[in-house]
This record gives sequence, C-alpha cells and structure tokens, in this order.
Amino acid sequence: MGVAVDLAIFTVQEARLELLLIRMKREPYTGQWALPGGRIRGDETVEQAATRELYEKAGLQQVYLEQLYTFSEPSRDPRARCISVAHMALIRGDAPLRTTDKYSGIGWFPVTRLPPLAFDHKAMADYAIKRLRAKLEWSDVARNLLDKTFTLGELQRLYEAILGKRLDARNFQRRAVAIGMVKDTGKMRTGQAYRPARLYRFA
Amino acid sequence: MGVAVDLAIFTVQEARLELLLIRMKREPYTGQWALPGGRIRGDETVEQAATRELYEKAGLQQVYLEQLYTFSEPSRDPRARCISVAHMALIRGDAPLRTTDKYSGIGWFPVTRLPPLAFDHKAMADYAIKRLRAKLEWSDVARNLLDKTFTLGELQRLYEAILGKRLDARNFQRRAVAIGMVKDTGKMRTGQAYRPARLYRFA
DNA sequence: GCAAAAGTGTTGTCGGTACACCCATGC
DNA sequence: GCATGGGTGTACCGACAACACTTTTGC
Repeated sequence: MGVAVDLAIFTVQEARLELLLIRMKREPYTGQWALPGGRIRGDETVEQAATRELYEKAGLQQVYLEQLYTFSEPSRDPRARCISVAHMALIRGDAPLRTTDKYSGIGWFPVTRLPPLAFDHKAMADYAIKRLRAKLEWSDVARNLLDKTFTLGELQRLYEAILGKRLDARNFQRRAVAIGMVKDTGKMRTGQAYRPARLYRFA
Repeated sequence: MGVAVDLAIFTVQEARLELLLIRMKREPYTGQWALPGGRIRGDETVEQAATRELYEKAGLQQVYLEQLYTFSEPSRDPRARCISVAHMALIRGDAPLRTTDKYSGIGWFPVTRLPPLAFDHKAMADYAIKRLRAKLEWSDVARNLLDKTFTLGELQRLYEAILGKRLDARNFQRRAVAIGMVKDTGKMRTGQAYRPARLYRFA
C-alpha cells in the first residue's frame, strides 16, 4: 500500500493568508491544482518526507512543519490505493520559490479564493486552515511567518489576515506583551510615514 | 510499505483512568505488553480498520473513536517497515471484553502504572492521555465513558480520574449546568446512602 | 443526632472587550 | 495643522476560584 505526504504551505502576503498550490501534469488530474506532495521512501519518517518534498518541489528549507491528519479513503487516489499524511508548513512572505518540471505550474492562492483541488485536497486544506487558526489563538506559531523583529502593527495585520477578522489594535498590543509572547527590542521602525513603532521579537 | 492502526482504549473504573493492553505472542516482543492493533486492509480507511480491530480483538462495538497521530519512524517495527496510525477509543466501565487467541493476555492497567510497552507504544499512550485530558476541558467526550444518565458527583469523579486532580464540587456542578453540557432529567438516584442526587444526561 | 454527599450563595480576581484619549511623525 | 498609525488609561462584564452555608438522606 502506498504512503504519501501532502503539504498545506501557508504564507501571509499583503494582508492575505495564501496557500501554495501546484498544477498537475499527470493523469487523472492533468491541469488541476493540488497540494504539493509525494510518496515517502523506505528510510524516512513522514515528517522527513514532507521536509524533502518541501525542498525538492519548492526549494524551501528550514521551515516550520507540523503533521496534521492521515487521509485514507480507499478511493481517494483513482490510480492506486494510497493513504496520505497531511502536513502544514509556514513560511515567511518573502521566501523565493523554486519551480520544478514535475508540475506544469506553481502559485500562491488566497485561501478565500481557492480553485477546485484534486484528490481530497480540499478537505486537507480546510483542515489545515482550521488548525492554523486554532493554534494562533494559544501559541506563537505566528513567529514562523514573520521576520526576527516586527512591529505590533505588523503582527496584528498577520493575525487579522489569518483569522479573517479585524482586531482592536489597543487590546491586541497590550495582550501580546502581557502574555509574554513578544518582547520589546528597544529599537524602532523608522523610514515610514507617521509615528515610528517599536520593534519587537518573539520571547 | 505496511500500514497499521494501534488503539489506546480507555475506560474509567473505580475512579481510575485505565488503558487496555494486550500481551504479545509473536517475536520480537513475545510476552511484552502493547496496544492492540493490526494491519489495515485494501478496502478500508484507517478508522474502519481501527473499528474492526476493536471488534475482532476485544469484542467491542459502537465505541467512540478518534484518529490521533501517525507514527512513522523507519525502525519502529523491527520486523518490517510499517507506519502506524494511532487512535483513541473510549468505552464505558462495565463493557465486557472478549479475549482472542491472537494474544497471550489482555487486561486493564491504570495509566499511572503502565508496564513497559512494545514498539513506540509508550509514546502513543502518552500522546493519547494528553489528548484525552485536553479534550475533556472543552468538549463533552466524557459522554462516551458514562451511562445515559448520571449524577453530577459521578461526572465529577470521572473528571478527577482522568485529570488526576481534585476539583471543587460546588464550582464543578454549577459550571457543568451553566455551559449547557448536561441537562437535568427530573429523576433522582435512589437506593444509596445520604442525600439522593439528581440524575442528569448530556445535552 | 450525626456523618456524608448534594446543592446554593457570595465574594474577589483575572482576562477580555469597548472605547476615550494622547503621542509622534510625514506631508 | 492635520491625517494616520502607535500607544496608554479606564471602565465594564463574564468566567472562574475560594469558601461559608443549607439540604437531605441513611444509619
């Protein structure tokens, strides 16, 4: 029985949460968009396979990776029986993508406007978005989507993009500091309009 | 590559959270305790395989089942490469167990005193306990461990057994009703010492 | 009456929300 | 000066912990 990994790779760009999709070359989903992924090898864990796919197919390294759920409907892959372990990855908005000739296309899509997806990848994407949103509320996963230092305004816009709703800036800032998630670096963000903001880093 | 399911089957008996373990007949873990489980077949999902194992190996039916995590270390099974999807199951304390000649023994163990476990089953058991405790705090999974009706005292003792700590009865009762988790049935628990308690059911 | 469990009332604290207000900069 | 985002102060509300107290039964 085949075992594969599939990846929901997220980034935040221009205040939008986006998902990385590839366009398939091979039958039976030629031309369709799907999550990147592939078979696991005999000597690696599913996490290692996911890390490898991330590098081989998109040129990404050193990214946050988390196992999500195993999808195992016998009919999920029309070609052959193959279960797939879905993962979530988070990368900074400016990371450059490498393309591969394995796919006929690769691109970022806002999660609010995803095209139809191959296999059961719609369910995987939905699951990943749900998990990311939940995790944002009680953890500091957001650190994997931002630079080392950032302003509270930047952090807030990241949260708003992922959660898909507006937050109160005053309460957001106080809370971020109060729960010890971020620490003041003592530096300021200059060179922009309006009052300069303090730069923070994750604690 | 082999794909298996393993099951962390919980029950609460005499105010203790207990885990169902089987004793292995075959090499290389002959005589060792382990979580029940087995290979999945070509025409079933991992959840269906877990349900089937639950019935075949322990005679259990209609139980709460939840997929947890996929364990995939290449060396996790010394016999052959085989990944395993860990699941959690919850059953009522009085459920009768069927034995099978596939194992040389089967029994309940308090989670505080587990014997050494075969494969990576210790990690699976730890993961399952953690998940069960977390889920107890915000969901009504407890319903799968109790009868249709129960007193708030019984529900509290269940919570205390799983969480491994004492709770304030007065706050516990008020909260259970306030958040709408349980509803008063209007009936009372009679035939026991002391003041009779109201019987509740899950909402 | 007494022990034990069931159940109610009250109070304080803490986290979160709402929102008025001040600050510092570019233009 | 004024627009704009950065940042502080404060008041209110609901959840929850702590704990005093009453109720109802078996013995």
